[in-house]
Amino acid sequence: MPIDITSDRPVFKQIADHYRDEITRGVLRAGAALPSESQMVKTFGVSGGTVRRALDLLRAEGLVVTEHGRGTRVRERGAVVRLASQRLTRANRAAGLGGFAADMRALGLDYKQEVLYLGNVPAPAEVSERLDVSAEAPVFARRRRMWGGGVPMQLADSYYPLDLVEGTPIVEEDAGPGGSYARLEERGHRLASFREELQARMPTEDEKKSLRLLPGVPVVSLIRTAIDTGGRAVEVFVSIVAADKHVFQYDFSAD
Amino acid sequence: MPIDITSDRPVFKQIADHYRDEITRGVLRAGAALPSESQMVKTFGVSGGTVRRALDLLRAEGLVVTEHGRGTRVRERGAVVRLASQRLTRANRAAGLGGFAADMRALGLDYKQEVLYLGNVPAPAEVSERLDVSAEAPVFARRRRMWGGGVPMQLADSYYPLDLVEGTPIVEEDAGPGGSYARLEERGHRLASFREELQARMPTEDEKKSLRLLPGVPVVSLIRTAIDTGGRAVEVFVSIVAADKHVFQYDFSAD
DNA sequence: GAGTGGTCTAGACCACGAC
DNA sequence: TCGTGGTCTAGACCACTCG
Repeated sequence: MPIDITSDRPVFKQIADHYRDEITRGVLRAGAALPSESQMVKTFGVSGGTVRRALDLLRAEGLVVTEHGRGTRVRERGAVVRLASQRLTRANRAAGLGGFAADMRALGLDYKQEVLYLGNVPAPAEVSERLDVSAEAPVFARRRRMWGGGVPMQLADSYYPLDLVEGTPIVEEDAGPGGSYARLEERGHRLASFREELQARMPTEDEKKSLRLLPGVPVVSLIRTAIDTGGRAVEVFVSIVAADKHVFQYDFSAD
Repeated sequence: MPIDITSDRPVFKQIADHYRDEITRGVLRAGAALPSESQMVKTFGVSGGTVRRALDLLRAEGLVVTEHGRGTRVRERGAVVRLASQRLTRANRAAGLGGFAADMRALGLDYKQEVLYLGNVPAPAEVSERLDVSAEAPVFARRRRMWGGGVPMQLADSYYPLDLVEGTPIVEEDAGPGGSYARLEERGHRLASFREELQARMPTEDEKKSLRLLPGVPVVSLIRTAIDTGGRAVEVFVSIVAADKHVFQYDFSAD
């Protein structure tokens, strides 16, 4: 309500500050409705466009969500899946399900895997750099979208050297029990280690649509390289993860 | 230039699409100037407000940066620091510098640590949950802002149980060679393992200012818990990292 | 139909940067 | 000084939700 017109802080930012403050202080709790835009126009004595810009800010920060015709509410935070590095240990892999399915089941969420593409593709740069192939060389790709609790959680693309997957169920819709890692080990490529590389950024338009991301939600690009006991990279896994639904956890030795 | 007025896609989004496309296709490279707003008004035949909203979108996506009086340019990506879990192994710690300083030096960036606060504070929830203390119990806090290459890279807060730091240089500005981990080990708390938990989100206003983040840049909240050989949590490290300047890397066994 | 958000205009005035 | 972006207004019209 103050809105200091003499301040050099723009009015729309002051309005955003006001509600940001109420949200972080807990005056407005998750799910609570903000006043309507026309109401704000009256209370603050500004034009509609100015109110709108204030709300644009709060949306971009991920603090509120707006539904056309219904109003603006404080964003509710959903369940967060914890992706621990232990999910990939041999013991857990032997339990049967792939890492993702196990995580979902642990949270009591129903799980679905949607295959988007299966086939050879020229290796993208981030793949050829890690897999032992030359740039643009053909590799086998498994592209899928992973669902948990009825919402898309991540886009997951796996890439394999051709010679490792030919004639295995990895090239099929269902890679079989234990997933593709089990198939690779059966073929004599015992896994020795993983490297995971993470970077957060804002999503592209396509990612936003495909993962049904709200405004103000970043993604984490996770690239996992699986190395066998011979030191060969046998899979590069590239995934785009909805940041508001995941925490990553790594435990490692201090020695 | 098309701008399909009959389309149900809003004009400002179509304009954003147009430039997003040119940027991702490489027609507009990093550092290249976009036309001025008034120029866009002419080319697209729309009002200034509409052009402005299109640019707001691109800024929020982190694709362009605008400087008042100078124009709008395609965002240039700076150097990215790779934070590998190996930076915390005993061998690397023994090398002398704390993890952050070593990372910066490896990139040839000058390094600075700015102490923001030193003293006891009531333990925040994320700290008391991990350190073995009750909620709000006093703990010793070291809050600092880490700089690399002349820009702020991360906000780093370390929290310690009081009995572990009393009378040690950890409570001083300079924690001494090898940093606070070396001091803890000298005191008989040999480090056994670390747990790191990462989550990405959009920054708060304060974080945005303090880290000088451009619009459309997320942060990664990294919480590291250091465990000694007795299984006791001896430090909780809470940091806010500028996502556009960092990649996180973890290597771990498949067994 | 009443109320809500979503888009767009035309124009005013201010603030910053470079020549 | 000129061109650039930054803020704000007043009002029009459209689209969605709910009773």
